[in-house]
Amino acid sequence: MGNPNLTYDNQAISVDCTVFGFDGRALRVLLIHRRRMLPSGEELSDLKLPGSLISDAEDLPSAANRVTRELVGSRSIYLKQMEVFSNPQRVQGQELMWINSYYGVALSRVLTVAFFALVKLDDRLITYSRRKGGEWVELGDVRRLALDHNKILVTAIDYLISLFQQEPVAFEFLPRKFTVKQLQTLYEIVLDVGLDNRNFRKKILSLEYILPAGECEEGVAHKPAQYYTFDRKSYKRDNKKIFKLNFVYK
Amino acid sequence: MGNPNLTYDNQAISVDCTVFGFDGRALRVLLIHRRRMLPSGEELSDLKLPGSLISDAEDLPSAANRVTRELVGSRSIYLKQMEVFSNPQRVQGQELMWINSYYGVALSRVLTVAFFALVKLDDRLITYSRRKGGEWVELGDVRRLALDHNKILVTAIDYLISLFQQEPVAFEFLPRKFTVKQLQTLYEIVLDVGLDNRNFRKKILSLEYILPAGECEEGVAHKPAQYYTFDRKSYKRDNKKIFKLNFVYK
DNA sequence: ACAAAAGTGTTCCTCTTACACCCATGA
DNA sequence: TCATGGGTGTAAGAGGAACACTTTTGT
Repeated sequence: MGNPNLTYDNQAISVDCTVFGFDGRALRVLLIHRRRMLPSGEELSDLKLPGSLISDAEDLPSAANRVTRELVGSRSIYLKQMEVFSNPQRVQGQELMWINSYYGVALSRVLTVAFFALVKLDDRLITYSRRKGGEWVELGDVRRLALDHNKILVTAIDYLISLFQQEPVAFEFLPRKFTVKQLQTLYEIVLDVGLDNRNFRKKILSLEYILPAGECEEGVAHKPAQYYTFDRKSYKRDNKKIFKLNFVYK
Repeated sequence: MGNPNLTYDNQAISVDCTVFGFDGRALRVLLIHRRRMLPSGEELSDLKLPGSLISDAEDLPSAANRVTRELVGSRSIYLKQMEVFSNPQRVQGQELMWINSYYGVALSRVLTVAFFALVKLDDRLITYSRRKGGEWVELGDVRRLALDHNKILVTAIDYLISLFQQEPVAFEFLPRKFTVKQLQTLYEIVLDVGLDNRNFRKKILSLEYILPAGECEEGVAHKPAQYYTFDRKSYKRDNKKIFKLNFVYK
């Protein structure tokens, strides 16, 4: 018999998705407006990460996918689970009341599983998301978010930075054809460093999974850059090959 | 208002902990016996990972800690959250009935958050765990486990291997004072590779956070080995310093 | 012709890898 | 004295870091 001192009532699980995009100059995150009535009758509007309670029939990746697709449409999405935020007090008072009334439930506690997503951001997507109630906000412009979503966002940013150093996810942000310079700028912004362009080119062009697209920029007032593509097929992470004691640094 | 087609009933969250130890020769995982009555009256006993539903008042790390401490006592534990197993069908039929009767609840679904833990295994701990109903089973001897615990175990093994390549967690397995050979054997077993002892020593001894303990083995029938210690203080993961485009290999 | 960004090579240094023998101890 | 595992050095190669100028295009 389980420990009789513990009770297991009224818990629910939600997903909250931090969706990142890159507009060529800065990282942006997808937020939605939340409107709610205070008991005083005053109406408040603030921003939150897209999220939802999970329903009985779906698993977490499906829920995260559903939530993200609603604002992003049928584009390809890179989606990963991060950590679970499970502090029993993470949602309470006004915030808990809002959830209960929004979903028509009577919960005393909500755990949330934070998801992390990357999409290719362009003007069409910005328009599409806005029509669905979403805003693509530059990371530097994000202010106070609803619930504990600032905390989730910070976790996601850390996750993004560490992912960039481990796997070639940069291509999830860029159009199919991209220039070396675009890629370099992206790394510089995400990792907050400056990179030597000669060394960067040398490294990038030595990778067997980055292929010349055989096309160039057109109509630019300078030497036109070549386009490259990322060949996912030839990027197969072979774990034996990667064996290095990487934690060992001078 | 939330989507009225979705329902949110009877969900609960559990934690399941994969606790690893190293006995000097092989990796072992901590399992517990589960006894249950079939409707036929037959009594079955099988093995499972230690786990528990989480109670209303605790967060996930506390629950995982509680579950692990029950079998391991007050030793230091390295504990991390892995992924959530959320397939709505992951527990059903007999297995779901067992959970409902064990905890005295009426759930239609249980999600589980898998945790990963490392402890320093020694004979005292083996005895302690056994008194509490736990068994330290060699990885190679693990057979069919209850619920979806084989799947969780496989995930944990993958996680262990990748963690070993990224962070110096090996010391969580070893006694405070250890020899270079012990460390090398551990890496060879976890990563399933052979390592050249000269190169390994050179690398390990060049690390500023591995310090000679100033003591040697005693009573061994060969040249006695020196002991070293891991200095957690001087291991400070400085992310700026680690900046390498590590995904770029070959 | 000029502004603007693309593209290009070399040197130095560090880290990784491959490889074979002597040493200290207890039995 | 022998069996056992501990401990040691060097050379060649690969990858990373630092560094400045020429090229191509549109205006």
